[in-house]
Amino acid sequence: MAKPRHERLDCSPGCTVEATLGLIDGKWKGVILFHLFEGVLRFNEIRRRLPNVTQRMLTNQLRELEADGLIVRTVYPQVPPKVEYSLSERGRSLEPVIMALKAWGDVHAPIHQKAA
Amino acid sequence: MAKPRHERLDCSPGCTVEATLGLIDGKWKGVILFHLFEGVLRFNEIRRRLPNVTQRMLTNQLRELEADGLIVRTVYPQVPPKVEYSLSERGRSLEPVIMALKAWGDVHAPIHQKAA
DNA sequence: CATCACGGTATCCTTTTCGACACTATGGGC
DNA sequence: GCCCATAGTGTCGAAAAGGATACCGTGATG
Repeated sequence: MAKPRHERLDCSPGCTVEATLGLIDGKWKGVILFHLFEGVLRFNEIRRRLPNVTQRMLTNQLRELEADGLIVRTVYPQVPPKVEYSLSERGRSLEPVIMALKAWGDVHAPIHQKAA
Repeated sequence: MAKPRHERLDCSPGCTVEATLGLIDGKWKGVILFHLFEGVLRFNEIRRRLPNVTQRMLTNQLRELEADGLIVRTVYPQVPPKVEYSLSERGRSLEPVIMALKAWGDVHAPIHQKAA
């Protein structure tokens, strides 16, 4: 979980780029974080926002984000279970980064090789 | 090459985050781009800056970056061969994104769980 | 009594990634 | 004649990522 992508980060100054990338990489983490910027979400609320994610993957990604200290998992000892996910301080500090990614993506829209 | 990480990007507004991520993800792309911001580099110059990358991987990553239109590959028909890699306009436009990644990484340095 | 919703696990299997290694062609240095 | 550097390519195989599916306990609902 949350293993660094490079064991040996002897890759000159630019390695912190990869270090950050390693945290938000992971196929769904970017979007999960993005949605959490809007506010606290429950497990199935996230799931509904990500139609193609499986339960297992979502659990995985959330656990990794938690292990990296980016999100906080709050379990309410109830039945049926209630679990809320929210951003930690560290996670919130990623906002400019995620927004930079989104801003670029919005402009350079590689979605359909720029249709229209 | 340069396949989107999600075939179906029906992941609400946040999907452009993943779209961008999909371009600069890939274990070495971030660092490669970072080094190219400093200037044009030859194949082996990049290789020397990334001590742990194999030839095959470096070639792969460069080809994907090229396919995504982020870098330009210039071959000089000489012997021994000379190939230069430089950023395209599109690639250069990623600078704020890469720098945001680096800035966060520098501050939150997950390198050794924040020693000292 | 059967089913749904909740927030997961566990298992299996396929796909993708990535490192190691060998090989290519040419020209220059020793 | 042999090895070095350049910029790759090809193949192999291990490891990791990721998808499909089934299962868990509980309480409310029908």
